[in-house]
Parts: sequence; structure tokens; C-alpha cells
Amino acid sequence: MEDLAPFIENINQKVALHHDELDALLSGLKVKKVKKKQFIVQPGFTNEHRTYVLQGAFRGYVIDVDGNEHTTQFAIEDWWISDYNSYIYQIPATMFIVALEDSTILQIDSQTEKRLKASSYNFEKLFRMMAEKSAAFYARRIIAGLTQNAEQRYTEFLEKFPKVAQRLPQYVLASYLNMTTEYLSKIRNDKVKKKS
Amino acid sequence: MEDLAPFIENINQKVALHHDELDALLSGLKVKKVKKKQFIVQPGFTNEHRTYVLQGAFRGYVIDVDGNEHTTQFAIEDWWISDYNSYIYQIPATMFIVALEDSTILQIDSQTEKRLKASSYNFEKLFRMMAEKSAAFYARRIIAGLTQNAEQRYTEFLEKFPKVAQRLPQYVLASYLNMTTEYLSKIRNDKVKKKS
DNA sequence: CGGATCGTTGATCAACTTCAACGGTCGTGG
DNA sequence: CCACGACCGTTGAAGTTGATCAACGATCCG
Repeated sequence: MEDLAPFIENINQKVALHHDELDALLSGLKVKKVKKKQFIVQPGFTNEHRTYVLQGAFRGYVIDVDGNEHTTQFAIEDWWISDYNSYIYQIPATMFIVALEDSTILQIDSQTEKRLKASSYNFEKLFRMMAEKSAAFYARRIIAGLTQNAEQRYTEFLEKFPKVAQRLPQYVLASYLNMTTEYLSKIRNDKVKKKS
Repeated sequence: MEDLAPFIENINQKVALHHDELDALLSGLKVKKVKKKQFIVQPGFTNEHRTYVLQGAFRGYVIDVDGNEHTTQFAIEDWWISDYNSYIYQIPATMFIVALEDSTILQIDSQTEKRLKASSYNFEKLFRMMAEKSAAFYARRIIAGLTQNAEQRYTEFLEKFPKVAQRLPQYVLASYLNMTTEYLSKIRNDKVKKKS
């Protein structure tokens, strides 16, 4: 049996569910183990589940016309991840989402989510807050992309997500920050030299 | 008296409000006229209102450390605009939002929004859907920024928002697309030449 | 009419990419 | 459990995209 405490705490911070609501939510979830390199979302297929990471790490990425990968999202413990447009509008995904480590996740499918929202005010509130949090996060990322150069984006990432930075392979971090692995390598090198 | 039909239609497409709910919503709104170049949000001040554009056009922008402006959002008729992080979390704004034309807007303040959400399921649902729409829109913009070069971003913008492109000054469009006005000018020039 | 603002053009420059090569490490099959 | 291949991060040289700077004409608005 998995320890669901982190998940329940995640929910509690957003909304105070009644006992029966929490039961309904938990019984709508599926616990899943996925191996490193396993995909949970692929382009062309509709993203049926919203995924919460209990243990492990994931990244979402798209491939452009030149075949280059661009990391759109990452997720470690206590983060949610999905192809947002695919899940919300139930349209085919454009994204891959893949496990970076052996992981344990909780998944809710969109039909269940829809049923929960229809069943009670508190679930509407919960998902409203989750959507607001996502939108606010994305808005900050857009501003970072507009206003900062490569080194500034890297530095800010280190400050905001020091634990994540240690767990992501360099090429994932580089493609999330919209630069090549070679250039990120040079930035890191320059930063070390500056210190001394 | 302003014609609120477009606004009511905007709401109706998301959720079917009861008569008394619609009344409560409308009585919580304020109609406002703002002149071109007037600011409705400024850095340092908390963004108290969510703004719906009945008539006119706006843009939101931030200024980076070098003093350059970057357009983060735009809005014409039937769009909503705010400094998302400032409004949702009621923290000081980092953004300017300014009228590009003489405009008529509807505004709801965050206290009223909070009260409406607390009062009924349908309002939670309404704002949940608005937040999802924002998040999905932002997610697509992030992907565009990661995967496309300057010309591709411009071309895609023209396809997606032909009417908006005609109303935005060139420098606003350029800074929204993360390039300089000079470079956008060159792209436009090159596109004309390609046709012939 | 006159000044400020906007879009354009051309020359130069900087940030970042591409390409190629190399060493280290990781995991996988024999 | 070892050996080998694949993958990852690094380095350097050359190339490209897009920025910067400066100058100019057009237009808008007061």
C-alpha cells in the first residue's frame, strides 16, 4: 500500500473536503508504477489522465519540425503533470510525457474528474484552484522567456528549483530553458570561473 | 447604457447561470470608459480588477533590467485581461496594462469575485473554466516560444489572430513575439518579396 | 505647422547554434 | 561480473539568427 499522505496534504491545502468527498476522490484514483523511460502520454493519443507524482520524476516534451526536443514541463514528487490542452479539451496530445526515473503516480481520468466536479462545489473549487495555479505558473514562465537571456534563465531556475536541477539530466534542463546543451555547459563553466 | 450582450454571451458559453446569479454578477460589475494611453494596472500596485473588454484594445507589458518593453498580453473585444499573478494572489503587479485605444470595459474586483465564488457552485465553475482557458492558452504560447523561430512565430500569429494583428502597432506585436521592431520589419519585407 | 512617434533600411555586432570530436559513465547482454 | 556500446556532458571552431545602432521618411496629433 502506498503512502497517500502527501497527496491528501496537497489537496487539503487547496480545499477542505468532507470525509465522503475525500473517499470519492480517493476511490476515483489509480495508483500506478512506471519504469524509467516509460511513456504515459504520446502525441496523437488523447491524454486521458491527470497525473500526480508520489515518487519519481517526469518530463513532458514536444518535437519541432527539425526533430529537436523541447522540454515543456517537468514534475517531481508532489507535482501534477499532463498535456494541458489535450487533457482539458480532450483532444489529441502534441506532447510526450516520459518517466525519468522509476516512479509511482496517482492518476485521475477525465471522466471521473468531470463526475466529481458535477457532484459537488468543493471539487469545482479544487480544480479551479489547480487551474489558477497552473495559469499563474505559466504566466511567470512566459515573462521569464521574454525578459531574460540564457544565463539569467538558468540562474533563476537554480534559485527557484535547486532540488529539481540536481535531478534533471543536463539536456532536459537545457531544452526546458530554451537553449542547447552545449551552451548550457558553457554557461555553467563560466559561472564556476567567475566564482574564483 | 452599454450593450452587455457580448459579455452575457461570453458567460453563457461557459455556464448556464440562473436569473438571480446573472443579476448578482451584473450588479457586481462596473462599466468604465478609459482613454487611449490610460493605465489600468501598474507595477507595485495590486491588480484589484479582472477586466473584460467591451470595446477597444489593451496591452500588458513588463520592462526588463535594460529598460526594454515586452508585451505579455493583449486584449480586444470579448477578451479578458489582468496581471494574472497579481490578481489571483493579490500581490503587487509587475506589469503595466494600458489602453491602446479609447475603450469601454467591465471590471469585477477580487473581493466581489471571491464573494460570488463562495455563494454558488456555478460561479466556481465559471472561474474554473476561465482559469483552464488561460492556462491552456499560455501553455500553447510557451510551446510556440520553444519550437518556432521569429518568422514562424509571426506567421502563426497572423493565422491565429488576423484581426488583432491589424489593430496592434508594429512595436507591440514585435515585443509580444519576442523580437525587435526592426527585425519584424525585415521579416515582413522578406515575406512580400517571397510572394512575387 | 511642428514635434514626437512609428516603421523602415543598412551596417555592424553579439548571443546563441551547429558541427565535430572526445572522455567518462552507465546499463545491459553475454 | 565484465566488456562493450550507447548516451551524456564538455570543448572549440565556425556559422547563423536576431539585436543594436544610426539615420531617414511618413504620419499622426496637438
